[in-house]
Amino acid sequence: MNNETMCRILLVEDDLKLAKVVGEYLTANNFHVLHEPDGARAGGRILDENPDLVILDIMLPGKDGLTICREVRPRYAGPILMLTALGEETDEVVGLELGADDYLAKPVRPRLLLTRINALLRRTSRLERLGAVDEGMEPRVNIGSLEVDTANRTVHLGDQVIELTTAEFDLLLYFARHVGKVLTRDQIYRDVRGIEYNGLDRSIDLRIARLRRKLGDDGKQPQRIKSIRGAGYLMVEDQ
Amino acid sequence: MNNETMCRILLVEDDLKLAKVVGEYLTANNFHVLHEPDGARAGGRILDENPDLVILDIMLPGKDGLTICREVRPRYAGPILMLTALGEETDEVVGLELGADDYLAKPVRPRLLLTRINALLRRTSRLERLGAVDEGMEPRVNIGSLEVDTANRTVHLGDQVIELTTAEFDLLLYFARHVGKVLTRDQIYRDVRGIEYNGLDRSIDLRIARLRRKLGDDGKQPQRIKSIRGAGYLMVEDQ
DNA sequence: GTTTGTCGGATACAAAGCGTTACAATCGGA
DNA sequence: TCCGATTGTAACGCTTTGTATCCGACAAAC
Repeated sequence: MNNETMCRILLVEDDLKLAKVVGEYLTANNFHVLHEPDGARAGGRILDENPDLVILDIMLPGKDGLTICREVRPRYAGPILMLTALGEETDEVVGLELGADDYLAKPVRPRLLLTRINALLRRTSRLERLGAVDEGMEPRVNIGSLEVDTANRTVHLGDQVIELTTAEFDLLLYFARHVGKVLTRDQIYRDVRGIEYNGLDRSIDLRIARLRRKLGDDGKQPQRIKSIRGAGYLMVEDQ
Repeated sequence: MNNETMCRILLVEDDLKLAKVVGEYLTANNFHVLHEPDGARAGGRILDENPDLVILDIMLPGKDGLTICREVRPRYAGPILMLTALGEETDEVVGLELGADDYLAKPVRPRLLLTRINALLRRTSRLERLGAVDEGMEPRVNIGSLEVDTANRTVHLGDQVIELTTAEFDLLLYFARHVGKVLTRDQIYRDVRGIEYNGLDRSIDLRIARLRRKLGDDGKQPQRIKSIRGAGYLMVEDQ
């Protein structure tokens, strides 16, 4: 991620005072900070917002950070930075095993946090996340007769292989990971192209059209990627 | 939901004193609060009003909150926030399993409640509810020979496929989920278009006409979607 | 029974959304 | 640096959707 759009960080932290301090510091350093105090909702929030990075407190009401990390990993490819109170050293190992990318002990030192964040973002650029063989992410996504394999970036429809270009594959993978959800252009531009949607651009529509053609989907009566007029697009499970 | 219309919250709570406090607090915070003290009537009320959010007390005379939640889930897609007295911890798990989206222990702290409500509303916009694979919602609705499949947004009449546009499908799904109920224009505009009915607009009448035509329903003698003069429209079960 | 106002169906038209094609810019490998 | 493949831009036209209008049906009042 870079200057195209501001980096979006989701901070999962129940300690509101701490969250405020951290949030303000990161905002001052040109990040767009989202805050979620409730562990029970954190998982959904991560998947919905698809932030560039997640800061995840381990001790949370509702649901603890380790559980969230494990649950969310198969469907969220971005970096997760765990926060833990002193004396929970052992959690570090567990956390990293469950898919966290880094680990920081409380009390939080804002400067140190910022350093770690930048390191993580450098390591895992958006490009890499689309790339996909991130540990923990499910390597294959099935939507009816369609199979998307992230490991070697291949797509099968039934028994035949579909040749997709880079952009087409990225788009398809994004839809495949959000089957049954209406995806707005704002979301698609943000998550797939990494730029802000300006309300006029049509490039994604064109990508969709090309993708549909290769998937044998008619633009007039699509069976896989439906157009939701005025809203966006929706991938459905066929047959 | 957003600035188009004020957010409508249905509060199911038999403790009138509590209901009054909560209701006034939410009203002051720019919500439109509906109140239902009777558990036995709560289910019907939820389906009729189709509020943007339901606050559901677990301990209720008539019928308990868990039962209501389970019964209503397949036909109500909005967020449900459960309230429970202290010491009923175990209910949390059960509640979430039955389709509640969040859970709050009594005594109710208005500020906290407000925070939770806003979080839930952010998560579950009207757009998302169009999406379809919401957990707990029934994926298919049958009305006699008519079958509406929300998972892939298809409609079958007998053995033939009916091609509907986005708007037509949304409208049909809404009627299908409220078979046998007279739906006023106020309700339809609010729930399907997400705007307030101004008393003059005729766009829904036109949508109905187009839908009827595709369903093979004559506008003069409709067999599926009846016009209720002075009130609204009514979908009936077959012939 | 006639009149009058209201409601809802039907048609025509206009605006907006989206699919499609052609072409230009860009990328990536010889 | 060149060339083909990929990706985005521009333009066009069809489809969808809403607005305006007209007209017939129904209901209440006379």
